[in-house]
Amino acid sequence: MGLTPAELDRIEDVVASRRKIKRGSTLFRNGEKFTSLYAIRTGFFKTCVASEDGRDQVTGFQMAGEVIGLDGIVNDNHTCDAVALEDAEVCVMPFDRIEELSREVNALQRHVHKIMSREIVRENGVMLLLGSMRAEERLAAFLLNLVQRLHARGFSQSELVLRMTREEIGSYLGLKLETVSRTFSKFVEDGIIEVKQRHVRILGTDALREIVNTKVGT
Amino acid sequence: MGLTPAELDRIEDVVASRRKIKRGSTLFRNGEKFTSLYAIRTGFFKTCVASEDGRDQVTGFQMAGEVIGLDGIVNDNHTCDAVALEDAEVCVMPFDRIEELSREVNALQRHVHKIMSREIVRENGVMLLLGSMRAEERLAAFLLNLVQRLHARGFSQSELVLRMTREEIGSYLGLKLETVSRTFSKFVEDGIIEVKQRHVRILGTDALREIVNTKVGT
DNA sequence: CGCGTCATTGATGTGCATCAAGTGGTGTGG
DNA sequence: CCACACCACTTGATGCACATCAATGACGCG
Repeated sequence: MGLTPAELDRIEDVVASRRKIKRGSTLFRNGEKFTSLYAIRTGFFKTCVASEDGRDQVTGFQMAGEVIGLDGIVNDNHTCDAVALEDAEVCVMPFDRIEELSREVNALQRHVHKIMSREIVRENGVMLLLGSMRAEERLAAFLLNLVQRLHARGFSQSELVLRMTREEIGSYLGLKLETVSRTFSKFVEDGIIEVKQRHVRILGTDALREIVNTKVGT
Repeated sequence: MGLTPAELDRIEDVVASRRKIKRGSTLFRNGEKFTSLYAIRTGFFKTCVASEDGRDQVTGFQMAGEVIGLDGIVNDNHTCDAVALEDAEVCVMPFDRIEELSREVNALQRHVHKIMSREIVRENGVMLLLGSMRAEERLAAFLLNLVQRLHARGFSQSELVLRMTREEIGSYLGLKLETVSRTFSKFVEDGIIEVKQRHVRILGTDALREIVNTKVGT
C-alpha cells in the first residue's frame, strides 16, 4: 500500500522472518506481548476488539501490503485479535529493530509515521460511518473501499470476492448480518451489483458513490 | 497524559512556539497544510471530520497534555478540524523537528510511537462503542472515560464540567442530542448522577461501570 | 450423503430519530 | 435594570430503520 520498490528494499532490512498463518487462526491475540509489526505478504485478515461482556467488533480488514500490530506499541501488549480469513503469510518485523533502523534511515522513519497516521485517518472515517450513516450508505462505502484497495493491487475495479462472512461485515459496519444480507439484496434489485455467494460484481460504481454521498434526513 | 517530568524536558526541545486559541476558533482545519503537532497546555478541544454531504462527526475530545494533529502526517494535510471548546493554549511542535530529534533521542522516538499507537487503540474503543453499544452504555462509557482522564490530571473522580454541548456529545457517541439529554435524565432518575447544566456529579461510578459492561440483548 | 456453516427472506418488535413545544440561563441593548 | 432574543437543553408524541425471532435454502466438506 503505497510502497515504492525502493522503499520495499528498505523494509526488507527490518524483516526478521516470515510466518504462515492458516485460515481461521490468529496472528496475535488481545493480551499477548507485543514484539513485532507484521506486513502482510499474502492473505487477508480481520482485526477485532472485544469488551468484557463478550461483545466484539471487527475494527478492520487488512490485505496484502498492509501492516498490522500497531495497537500493541502503546502498552507493549496487543489489544485486539488478528485473525486470518484465508491462508496467509506475513513478514515479521521486530519493533525494536524498526525503531533502530528508522533512526538511521529517514525514509523508513517517515514511512512508519505515515503508516500509523494512515491508520488513524482510516479509523476517523469508520467513526464517521458508524456514527452517522445508514445501512445502505455503510455497505456502499464498504464495497467502494474494498474494491478501490483491490484495484490498487491490480485487481478488477468492478469485481471482488469477499473473504469475510456477512456477520463479519455486519460487525465492522455496526449492523446485524440480516441487515447486511437485505441490503445486498436491495442493491441487487436496484441493479447496482450482482451477488453470487461471496462474489460481487459492481455494475454501478457511481450509484454506490451517490448512495454514500447522499444524506437523506436532516 | 503519561508524561514524566523527564520526558517533558525532552519534549520542550521540539516546541517551536506557543499559540493561543480562542474558544470557538480552530487550531487547524480539514484541508490545511500539515506542519506541526500540537501539545495542549491548557483548554479543551474537539476534533471532527466531515463528509462531502455536510454530515459531520466529532472524533474526539482532547484536554491538557494530549497531542493533536496526528491525522495530518500521512498526506501532509489535515483531514479534520480541531476546534477549541474553551480558550486554549498549545505548544507548536514542527513535525520535521520532531522527526529530526527523535532520531537522536530514543525516548522521544518511543514517545511519538506510543502517542500514535494510543490514538489508534482509543479509536478502536470508540468503534466498539459506536458499533455495538446502546445509548445508555455509550453515555456511561463516555462519562467514565472523561472523569478518569480528568482525575489523572488531579481533578475530582466524581465531579466534572462538560466543555461541550449535548449535540457534540451526541455526535461523538453517534446519538442525537435529544437522546443524550434523555439518557442524562434517566441516569439522574436512577440516582447514578446529578446534573446541573454542564456540571455533572457522579454518585455511582460502579453503577456506570455496570451499565457499560452489561450487555442486554443476545 | 448428511451435516454444519453461511446466507436469504419474512414477520414482528423496539430503540432511537424525528418533530414539536416549552423552559431556563445568558447576554445585550434600550 | 429590565425586556427581549437567543441558545442550549428538556420533555412529550409519533414514526421508522434496523434488530430480533424464526423458518428455509444453498453450499461445501468429511
